[in-house]
Amino acid sequence: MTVRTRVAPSPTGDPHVGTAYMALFNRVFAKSQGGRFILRIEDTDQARSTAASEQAIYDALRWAGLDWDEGPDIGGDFGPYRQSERLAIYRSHADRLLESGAAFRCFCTQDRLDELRRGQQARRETPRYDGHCLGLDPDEVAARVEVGEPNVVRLRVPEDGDCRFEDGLRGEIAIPWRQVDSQVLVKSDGFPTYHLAVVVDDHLMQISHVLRGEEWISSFPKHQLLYDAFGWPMPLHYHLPLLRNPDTSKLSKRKNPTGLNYYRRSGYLPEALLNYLGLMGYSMPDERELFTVDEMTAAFDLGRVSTGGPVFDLAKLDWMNGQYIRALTLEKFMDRVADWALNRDNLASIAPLVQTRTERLIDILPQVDYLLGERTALTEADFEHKTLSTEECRRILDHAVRRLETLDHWQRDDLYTAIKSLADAMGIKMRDFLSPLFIAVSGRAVTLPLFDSLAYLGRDLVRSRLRSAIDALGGVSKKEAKRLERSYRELP
RNA sequence: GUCCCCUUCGUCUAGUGGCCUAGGACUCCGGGUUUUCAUCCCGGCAACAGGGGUUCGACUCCCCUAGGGGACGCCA
Repeated sequence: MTVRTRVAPSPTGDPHVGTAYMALFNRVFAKSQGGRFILRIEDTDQARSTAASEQAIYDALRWAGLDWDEGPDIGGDFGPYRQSERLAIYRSHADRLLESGAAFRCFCTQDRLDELRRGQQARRETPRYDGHCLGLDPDEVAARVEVGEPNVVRLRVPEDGDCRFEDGLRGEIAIPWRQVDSQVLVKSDGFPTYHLAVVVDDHLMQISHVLRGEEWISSFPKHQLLYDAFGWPMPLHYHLPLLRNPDTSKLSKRKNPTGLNYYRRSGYLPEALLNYLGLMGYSMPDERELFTVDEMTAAFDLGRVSTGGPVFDLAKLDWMNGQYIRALTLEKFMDRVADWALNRDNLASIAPLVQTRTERLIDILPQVDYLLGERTALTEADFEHKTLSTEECRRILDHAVRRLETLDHWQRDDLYTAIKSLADAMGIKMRDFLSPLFIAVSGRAVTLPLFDSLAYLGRDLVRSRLRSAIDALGGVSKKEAKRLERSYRELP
């Protein structure tokens, strides 16, 4: 049997370090077995998927050196590899499930489902579909579909007993069927949900081993039901541990930089990042800690993957990155510095901002220190302003973080529009409003244009600087956080 | 709340019943090399969550408790 593994990111937002983590293990395992590693784009969420994000995934994964054997951009024998191009496949498979009775059509409205869920939560029950449309007469269903009444396809789930299955890392797991919801398989827009698409694709693409995050354990029964309904053999599943924040919650951008582009922009070498990721939940047989992806592949042993969730520790990553940087020859080191930011492409986005503000070339570096370097540490005194109080500065920064989070496109004009509308909504003049932002981002009151700076730095770097600025201003208590949230929500 | 997963130094981990006086790495602290700093070198602090079993013998196997995490969407 040929080993085939995949990573299947969803093109929403910035490429995530967790995607690189999963890609690394899937790729290393496949290659250690002489197999193939596939990239599939799971863009079944029409509202959130974007082409820009898909492109960013390619760029980030290639930067990391995690290249794939088959994928949307390079093709392969089992395509298409973009789920939005496989709709007909899902449709026909959903029909099979409908015919066999493994699935049923549901006409329940969103309102009814919301109310149902509210009631169950009030009664402290597990929110779960109540089977309302389960017993509908086939002729009635056909008639309602015929007139175009909106509906979804749901999975039929056994009432009693347990779903038992084998996890390659954790052994046997049993989950009561009563805990499993009648999952929607096809949404009313005709797109499949993850659960249908992943099963159909993994089978059709002949995926032999599924290495995925442990967050998927609880939906495994749904997948097993689907494999059984189709009469397909199941690939072996291995649920890898989830990367954690320092407080041990699931790794999240609120508490840690999670965007691959943050690490790229900050000057982490991809081989160091990958090496560090390879230490998360895994150790080499000889316990060495510094190794390349090829070395990891040569010695890879699934049995050495551990199940406890590892904390993503920036201090150790920094140390490791330093090891890699110092191991470079001077020639290679200079190349890396140039590739990182001092190349023509990158300079092209900075130079226009600097040229008009320069009389002597020696004036350049001090102006771009916060773009090419870490922003200086701040204190409350740095924010002193003739009209804004400390509280107002905090509120501005807090609301700016929230507003920026909603932005789809991280580009200068969009950034401007978002911030302008926020300032207007808060009734603060742009001139005043921008002051704390300048300081938070650059460490100074007078700098290169703000929105170009934001665009250049990227989401994660901006988010972390804004947050640390809020901390420098005394931080926010739980109580104040609530007040700020309300204040933001109630903006016009 | 229900279900599931997890549990060795602060963090990443080694350990697959005797090799454990529990090893390594990061961080931190000391010392050395260095005109400063960094690198580098040497040394130090620091853990088997708790309680029951099983066994001649448990970090290792089983059970319970506690703690942590995840899932509970027409998101993935």
